[in-house]
Amino acid sequence: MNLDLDSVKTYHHGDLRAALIIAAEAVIAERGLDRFSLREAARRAGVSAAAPAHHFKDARGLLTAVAAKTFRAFGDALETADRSGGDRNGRIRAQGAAYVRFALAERARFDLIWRKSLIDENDPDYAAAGRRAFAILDSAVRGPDAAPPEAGDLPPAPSIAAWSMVHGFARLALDGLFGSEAGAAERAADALLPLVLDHLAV
Amino acid sequence: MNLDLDSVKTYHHGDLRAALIIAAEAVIAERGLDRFSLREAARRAGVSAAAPAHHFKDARGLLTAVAAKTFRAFGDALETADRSGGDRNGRIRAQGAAYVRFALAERARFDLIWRKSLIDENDPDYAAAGRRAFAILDSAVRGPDAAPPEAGDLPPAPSIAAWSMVHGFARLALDGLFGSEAGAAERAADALLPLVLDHLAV
DNA sequence: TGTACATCAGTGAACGCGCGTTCACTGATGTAC
DNA sequence: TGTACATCAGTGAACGCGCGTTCACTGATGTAC
Repeated sequence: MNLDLDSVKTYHHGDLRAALIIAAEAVIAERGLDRFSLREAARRAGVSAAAPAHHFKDARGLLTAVAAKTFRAFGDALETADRSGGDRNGRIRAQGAAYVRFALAERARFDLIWRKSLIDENDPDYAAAGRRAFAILDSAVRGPDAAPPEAGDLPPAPSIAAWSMVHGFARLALDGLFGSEAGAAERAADALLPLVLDHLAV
Repeated sequence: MNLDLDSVKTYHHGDLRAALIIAAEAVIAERGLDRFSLREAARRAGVSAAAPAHHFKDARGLLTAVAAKTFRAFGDALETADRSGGDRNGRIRAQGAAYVRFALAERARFDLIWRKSLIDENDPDYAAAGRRAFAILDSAVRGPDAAPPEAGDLPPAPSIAAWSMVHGFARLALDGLFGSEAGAAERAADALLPLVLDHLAV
């Protein structure tokens, strides 16, 4: 496991799979999701362009792994916020704030988890991490004892309403509705999101 | 103006600018926004790869023109819905439904108007069309006599709440939260959106 | 403990691809006189 | 009305680019005996 920067250069990397995921995250954070390239990720991991093929089927496979990891981190952020929230209303608000904060702090990765054209949405890790994130919000909205939605059922409206509002708010902020200068989205989100959530009735 | 298909092939096109916009719309609708190419749009317009340069600065210029046109059509759809809505609540609901319907019917173009990395967001046509679309929803929510938001002011929370909810719902539907089979998003939207909007308090 | 050998995880070169853009050009159009 | 000529809107070839992936290969590792 040679993940530290001082590690001796050897022919075998140690944990190239994890290193490529980290490199890919850096590439999309710096260049934007649209300008990801597998070669660039390999370059940053200090490895030839052919090396990733030993760990991921193709470029989509690497991005799918990044998306799954991101969805897990996203779920963790919601869960942590949930525990700090207090009563039901407080938990919903805390999760909403965490949702938007994550989106703004991890723009490229947040973009990625929704960009189905770049990932394999049927990947079990990715799909499970997505379901879990939704379940955390759903449980705060409908209570921990509510039956989880069955496949084929209509999803529960109150949870979808809450999810839609924070998701839409995050997207609008990311897409520059509140200004595209540095920090504008964050400042607007801090001031505006609490007021916006006043209009959510669940 | 040789836009009809039977038009005689001449050296000069007639209205290549408009034809390129239509061709670009077809390219993104069929291949997806991520796989747009200027050469392909030129091909579909029946013209050499160098021809677009006489009408658009570059590929981004063409996509910006498509985005501006789309935002105008989007505003038109909101306006039409608004007029059919009846009372204030009805108008907000009608606009919400039109919003989601437009997003689902015009997926690639709807994606485009928010994909700032592909367009010039400072283009005056694009910016004006975006402001107008927001003003239509804002006017239904806050009333036609409300002062338009000043630059520097915080945007009005009730309108942003409504916009966020429908925008988020549309995005989640587009991104497959309700299933990615053909028609799944549309069916879920029809059944679910009215229930979701019951949780909007403005 | 030592050794043969299979397997694993890299390399580096090469492939073909489609792209955006530029260039010198030419055909068509429209205008001044 | 006719003509010279400037301007406009195309062409087609070429440029360089970075990409994803494949290939035969080799160095390193780990395991069976």
